[in-house]
Amino acid sequence: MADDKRRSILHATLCLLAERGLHGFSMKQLAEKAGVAAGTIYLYFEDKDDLIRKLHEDILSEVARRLFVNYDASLPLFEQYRRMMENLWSFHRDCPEIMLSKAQFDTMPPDLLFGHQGKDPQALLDQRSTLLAVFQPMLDLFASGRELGMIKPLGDEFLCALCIDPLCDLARGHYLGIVCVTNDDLNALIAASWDAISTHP
Amino acid sequence: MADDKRRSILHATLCLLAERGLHGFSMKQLAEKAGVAAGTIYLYFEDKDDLIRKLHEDILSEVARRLFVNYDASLPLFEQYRRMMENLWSFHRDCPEIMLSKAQFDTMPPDLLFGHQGKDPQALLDQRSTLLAVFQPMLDLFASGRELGMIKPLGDEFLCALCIDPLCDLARGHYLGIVCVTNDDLNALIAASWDAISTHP
DNA sequence: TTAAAATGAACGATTGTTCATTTTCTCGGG
DNA sequence: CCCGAGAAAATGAACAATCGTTCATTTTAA
Repeated sequence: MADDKRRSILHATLCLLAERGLHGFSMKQLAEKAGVAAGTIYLYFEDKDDLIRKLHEDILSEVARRLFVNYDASLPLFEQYRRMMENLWSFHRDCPEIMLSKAQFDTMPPDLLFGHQGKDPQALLDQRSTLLAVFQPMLDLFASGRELGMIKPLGDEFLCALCIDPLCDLARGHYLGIVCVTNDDLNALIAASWDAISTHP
Repeated sequence: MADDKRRSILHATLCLLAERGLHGFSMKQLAEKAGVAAGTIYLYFEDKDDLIRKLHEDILSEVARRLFVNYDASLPLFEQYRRMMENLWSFHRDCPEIMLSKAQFDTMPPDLLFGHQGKDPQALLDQRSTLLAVFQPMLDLFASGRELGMIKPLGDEFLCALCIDPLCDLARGHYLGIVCVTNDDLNALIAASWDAISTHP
């Protein structure tokens, strides 16, 4: 099967990225880890940059899929929020390679992620907004929360930063053995980040 | 002067790291940007890894220095907190290269940052705690806040993640033109992250 | 038998690093 | 004050290794 090989290359890319980092990543090592010849990679991807970019898109849609797996817009807002955060946590537990790779993507100079030929800043914003579109249910949650006066009148980027960043950071720390996060800790963390984005009676 | 050259190499490393990322960073380019010959770098640093590591230490102590520039333990806790967050923000505004590089350090596989020879996990923890020691005033703030019942009984890593990560992330977004953060936004952000870490009456 | 998929040796470019050579600095005696 | 000998600092051509990529060839599938 053709798509199998494509996926195994992407998966090997993910693992190599997580353990060696974006530097220290080479096509030769990738070929070996994926169990294919060096030339085979170029049957499925234009070049190294294209491969990295495709993996990034793959990761984003996978994160979104897992974030909203039990999404129910009719639930109370905090319950919706709690579910998303728990999904994000268990996703990080299940797929640490994705988490480690995604963190590298998020902090790399942006002209390396998007086609670095286009200096047009508007194109960068467009590309970013389409990438962000997969997180629509969370943006919907924010929007209705603001309308109800339950969530602070801050922009989506602010709210995302306040609730997603800390959890991702601690998930990475937990995986690396730097900090231990118990179930109670996780609940307290979710409550704390809810305090950050919600208004108070 | 000898130390001048060392510093100019470190500074060029910082700039190159911020604009090209850790991959796409080469000693040849560094030599050109620093205005020295390739061999000169090896008079001041063992090798590439040593150079990167030294820059990381440099960055951390510089961040700490700026964070606590107007530190006053006698001030009310929130005022202390507000000052630190504002310092962090203005530091990011003044030195975007440091911010961009630090984010890459924070998300890279840890065995690349520390000497990758020692697989000993205890050594990793030790090294991390000494690196974290430069942030002692912030840890002190947390400790006294917890004692007074003003700050949630969470570990230092949790509190740091809740207040520092969002601000750094948004500072990066602001610098890259992805999101605009006004003065009012900054105040709201500081208040929101304080809500995350503080207890409520 | 033909077409499609996969291979891996080979390519030129670039990598991190070295070291014989050159330049710059230091300083005591004429 | 100048000189030049000796030390220290800086150089950049050259090294082996590895990089990303190609393509003539072989293997697999239809």
